[in-house]
Amino acid sequence: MLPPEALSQLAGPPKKKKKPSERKWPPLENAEEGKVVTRVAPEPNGYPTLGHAKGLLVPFIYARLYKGKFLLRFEDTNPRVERLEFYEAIREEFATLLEAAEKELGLGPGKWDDEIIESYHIPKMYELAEQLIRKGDAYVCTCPAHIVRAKRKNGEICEHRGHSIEINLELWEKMLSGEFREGEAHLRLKTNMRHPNLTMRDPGIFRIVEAPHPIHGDKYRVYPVYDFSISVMDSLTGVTHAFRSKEFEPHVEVQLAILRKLGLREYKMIQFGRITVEGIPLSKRYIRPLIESGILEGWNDPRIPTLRGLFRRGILPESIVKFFYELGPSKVDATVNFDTIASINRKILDPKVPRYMFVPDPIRATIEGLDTPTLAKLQVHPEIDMGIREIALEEPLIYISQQDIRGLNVGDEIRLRGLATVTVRSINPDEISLKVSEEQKIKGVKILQWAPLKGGVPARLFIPKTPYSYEMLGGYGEPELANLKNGDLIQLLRIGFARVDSKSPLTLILSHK
RNA sequence: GCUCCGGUGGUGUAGCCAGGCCAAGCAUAGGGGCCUUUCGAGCCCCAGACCCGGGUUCAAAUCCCGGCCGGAGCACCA
Repeated sequence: MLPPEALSQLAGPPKKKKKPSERKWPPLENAEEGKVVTRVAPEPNGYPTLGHAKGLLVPFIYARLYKGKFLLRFEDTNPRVERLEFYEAIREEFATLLEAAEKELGLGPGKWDDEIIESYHIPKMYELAEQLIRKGDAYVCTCPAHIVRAKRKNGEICEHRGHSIEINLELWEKMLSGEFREGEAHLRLKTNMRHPNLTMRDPGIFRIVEAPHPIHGDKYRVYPVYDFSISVMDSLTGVTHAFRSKEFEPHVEVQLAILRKLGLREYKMIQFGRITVEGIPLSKRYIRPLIESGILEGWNDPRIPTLRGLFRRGILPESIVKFFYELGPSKVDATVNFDTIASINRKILDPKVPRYMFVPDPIRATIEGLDTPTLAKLQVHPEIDMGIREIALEEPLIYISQQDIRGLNVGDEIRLRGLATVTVRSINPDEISLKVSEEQKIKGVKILQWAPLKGGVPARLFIPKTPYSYEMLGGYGEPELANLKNGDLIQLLRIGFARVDSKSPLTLILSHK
């Protein structure tokens, strides 16, 4: 929870400097309480990843810190890569995260105040385009791409730049009516072809895309370019502080130029650094081929940092929220280790989830001297009262893990959790023989988990490694595992936290240690 | 190459705008210890950083200049 005085720390210029650790997020420039409007503007071209989570949470947190408004806007002006299912995936994932943010940060309503779909505003953008043409601030260029690129680089002007307003209007009409094919014409803003910032040299603002739009089908063939749509939409929807990752830095100038030429309200544009998770690819560019080639199961594969992949792995939405809250809005590119996220997740999970025993790589063990039938009683949670679970043992036969007997010698003593302290009598390739020790209360003995031979639940544990690899451990769990439901989060004693991914056969995914 | 942005312990950050209370806070990873026949968890302790060089100042992580290093952009994608 953020302390209630957090806002006052941010809002006003505090006369006294606060202790650094208390002063969390840096204040927003020109921000007035109640008047801040921020937005997240995703393109519906894939499943959201951890990178999107930052793009969502940074503006959301600022909007709430200043008791302002927060908008979700779909930036859907490149129909070639956008699909309906992605709009929905983004809504779902973002809603989940914001709900968690409300609980975790206590800053206010955990949802967006308004949703805007940019493509519905294309007619308005056509109007503005025409306005620019009429003022002589934009012209239709029919140079092929490579020529534009070359001229832009050399700071040369092309012949289309000098066309009259009438000719430009006529060509613009032709663009709209379909007389040009994709790539044959585009509308460019007239700025300065010798501007030191290359992106400022007569940037393209509208182009033809001959692909059906996921919402509008073939209704439009001319689409605004990012710089145009984003600046116009931000301005028109009242955004006061627009965040984006820092690769857009050189575009600030272009966008301001567009707004000025249109006479639209300007606003603060703020960049933040991108994040990478130690070696795990975040970009769709990189993930997509892995999915298409079948190496990954899909966009929800627990090995990749898509939000649904992380959720499936057992990373809680509130952990992601907390993680980004602690990370802050820094402009530096951050390489975070998964350990940090795991550590946050563990702290949230630890007091909540039940403990169970799971025996990977099982080997049979007989226990001499154990009175059966017997009932082993174990607490579901070591500190929090979550009740008792009982494991019935009809015969003195159990499974223990081969991993645990490595390094054990005959005569060693071990404790079977909740059952008995035993001495190793013999170790054979397919069976180990144990005997109940005379002295039961011995300090410093290794405590192992076990499962009854009869009634043990076959299960497997999926351990995510890299996007290319994983480990699958087969074994037996205690009988209670049979009662778990899909999505349940548990801790496997001495192994780690895990989430139930599917039943029959019971498959668990290891979240982390 | 050009334009822009940034550099605080191993990693990620706070502090920089408004210089002093910073021999620099937090988290994570690392080392050590404690607890326990209910956690490879938890708790306690330790170690570890202001890129370099000048300047301004009584005082610089903070302001200025130069250098070095890193990132981003240079599309009719966002």
